[in-house]
Amino acid sequence: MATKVISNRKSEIIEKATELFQKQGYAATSMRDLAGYIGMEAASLYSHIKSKEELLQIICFDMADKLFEPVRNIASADITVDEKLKKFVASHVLVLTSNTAAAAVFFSEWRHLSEPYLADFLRMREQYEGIFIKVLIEGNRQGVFHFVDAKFTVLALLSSINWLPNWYKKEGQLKPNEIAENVTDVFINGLKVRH
Amino acid sequence: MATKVISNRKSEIIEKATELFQKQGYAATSMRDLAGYIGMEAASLYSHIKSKEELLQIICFDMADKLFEPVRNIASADITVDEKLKKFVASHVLVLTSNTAAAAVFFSEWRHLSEPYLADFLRMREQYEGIFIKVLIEGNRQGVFHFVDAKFTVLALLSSINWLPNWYKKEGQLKPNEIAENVTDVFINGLKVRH
DNA sequence: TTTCTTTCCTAACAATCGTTAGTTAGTTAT
DNA sequence: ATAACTAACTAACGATTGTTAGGAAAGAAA
Repeated sequence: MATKVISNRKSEIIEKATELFQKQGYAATSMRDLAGYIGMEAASLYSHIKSKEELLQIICFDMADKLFEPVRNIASADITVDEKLKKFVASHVLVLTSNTAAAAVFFSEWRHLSEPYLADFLRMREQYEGIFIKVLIEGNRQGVFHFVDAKFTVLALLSSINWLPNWYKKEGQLKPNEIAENVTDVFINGLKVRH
Repeated sequence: MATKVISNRKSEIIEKATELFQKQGYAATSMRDLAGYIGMEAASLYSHIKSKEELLQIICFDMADKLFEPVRNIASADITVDEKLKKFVASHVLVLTSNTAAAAVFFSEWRHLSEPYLADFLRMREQYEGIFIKVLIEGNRQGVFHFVDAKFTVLALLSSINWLPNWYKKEGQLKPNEIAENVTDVFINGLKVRH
């Protein structure tokens, strides 16, 4: 198989790095911070990883994969456009809430990736948004959705969800599927009460 | 007067710092980066500022003031709740688009503030959200708005706008008031076409 | 003219940065 | 038992970090 096996110790390092990168930011987190947080010396980290940036790469692209796969499947499913949109949102919310630290790093630290990773990342993000845009435009064509600018609307939708990792708590009262329902309800039905 | 006069040179330093903090992040921007970008030596910056963090403090709290003032006025105006919400959004969008670099720094670099500035910042942000929440709850009481969780809805609304500094271009086709209209339209009326 | 202020400079400071080298102890495979 | 591998260590590397000290040049104020 082509997938790389990641040892337990490496997984732990990635996990702890994710926490610190979220709390302090990538640039403001030193390898000594990370090592101390795990309980080892900074130099020892290099028995498991190639560089500090490798950690960021793994976090970002792993999250990208997790977001992408279900959305691709939904996009090719034979369901109505508003069902598609609902499933998109539900999938997006589910992935973000299942690992909020990694999601937060994914959304706010990607710019510290060096080339060619940065370009790859941006291309993937554009593709992801493109899948949403396509469904919105199709919905508009069918007379189901109305909006002014599809790209603008998708950005508004996604960014309202993408803030989620910054406040979502697993112990909170809102469960992932409830959050997804609330988001889709607001975006599809709006705030105004119909009479 | 109590307001501090900021010299032209200092203003320029703040402006350039804002640009770099947005592009590279606060922690990843060195004083030598900033000085070089302006055309001087790093040590010379300290003739104008006290520290690197002072730059971040000025950027963040200046933006906070600009966001706060109009919203306070709107909140105390004698208009309907949906008019209030529309004006909130319009004001918020206008401030963000008038200085996207500062807005971007405001939203993503505030965590590098040290105490007591960090606590002040978070308190102000909570107050700001509180103003929005109050209007939503009042709208719900009047039977004008419907939603599940007021705080959740406000966070969704604000964060969909707060992503704006990352893509808005002054030369783009969408003008600030059009953006505000689109946002309020989506949030108030929803995407679904009514039959 | 002298003094003060502003704005920049060079040089340097201690601290911290990511990372490498070389080594050691413990475990696993042959 | 020997060899190989794993995971950690100490020590140190050159580079970069934010910042300070002290001074030079220029103009304004006295």
